[in-house]
Amino acid sequence: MQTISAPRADARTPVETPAPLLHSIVLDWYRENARDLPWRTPEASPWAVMVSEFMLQQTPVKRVLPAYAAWLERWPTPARLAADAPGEAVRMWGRLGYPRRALRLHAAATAIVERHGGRVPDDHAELLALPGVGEYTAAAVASFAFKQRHAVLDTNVRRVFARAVTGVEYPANATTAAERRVATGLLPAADEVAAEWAVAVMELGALVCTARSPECGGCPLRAQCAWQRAGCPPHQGPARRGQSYEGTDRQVRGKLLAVLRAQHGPVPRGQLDVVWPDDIQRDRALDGLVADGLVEPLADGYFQLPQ
DNA sequence: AACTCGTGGGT
DNA sequence: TACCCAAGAGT
Repeated sequence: MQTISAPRADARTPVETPAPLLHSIVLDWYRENARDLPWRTPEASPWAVMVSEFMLQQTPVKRVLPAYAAWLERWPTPARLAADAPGEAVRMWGRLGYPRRALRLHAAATAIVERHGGRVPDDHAELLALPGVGEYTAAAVASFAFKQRHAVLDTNVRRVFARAVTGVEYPANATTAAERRVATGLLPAADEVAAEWAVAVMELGALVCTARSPECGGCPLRAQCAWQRAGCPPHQGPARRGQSYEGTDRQVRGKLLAVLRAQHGPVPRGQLDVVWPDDIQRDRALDGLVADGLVEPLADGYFQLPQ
């Protein structure tokens, strides 16, 4: 039986919690404390779940909520999005950040229409083959939208397992094979239970077992948590590389794209030149946007969102 | 495997 | 105030 275990000085008394007990603890907690999120309602279509997952890649729930509602109002199906220009997706993306996600979501909608008759596929491999869908998103859509049994390893789940199972404060920078083994080993046998377990562990990480200041006092796993039993040792090793932003190409790209989003139709270069004083860096950023397909160059020094 | 890619809120 | 961090993906 899969168990949760913590290192103990006395090897004769290992601390192990049977997986079924863990499941009931976390599922009971979830049923009491889950947030009411629109993509979790029974009415949420697989497409709605997919839209939420794209938006939630590196963007907090609070900022996704209004964008999610507006997006689905305008494009309730993949076919409706695919019928519009990719630039409209970039415009609707607004200030969610990482606008390439908007482009990829549009490309995914197009692929869904072309390859799957306009319906979001329920097969994990077919999901994974869609633009912008990686290991996490494929598992998330298969689990949340189709109630399948998959290890869903996002930053929240990885942190919960790092602490509760492995006994360290933070997981490694990239997902490891060991983490996949832990997650798979703890997966409940039944599909629907596994799907609820996945969202429940994620919610625990989002609300209680948070990165900065976890509320261990209110954690249902406190008695079983390996990190807690080890005395909450602080993270060892190099800190995660800070993502500096001020003065980077990313900031310039953001400013350029903001001008293009606000404008309907072609924008003369002069309107872009004013957002950043350094010609070299501004040109590099604009070239990058064009290379990424986020901006279309026109004749006579005009630019627009991709048509 | 390390790096890039936005934006805003929490501490 | 300066960080840190957020349901990652692609290269």
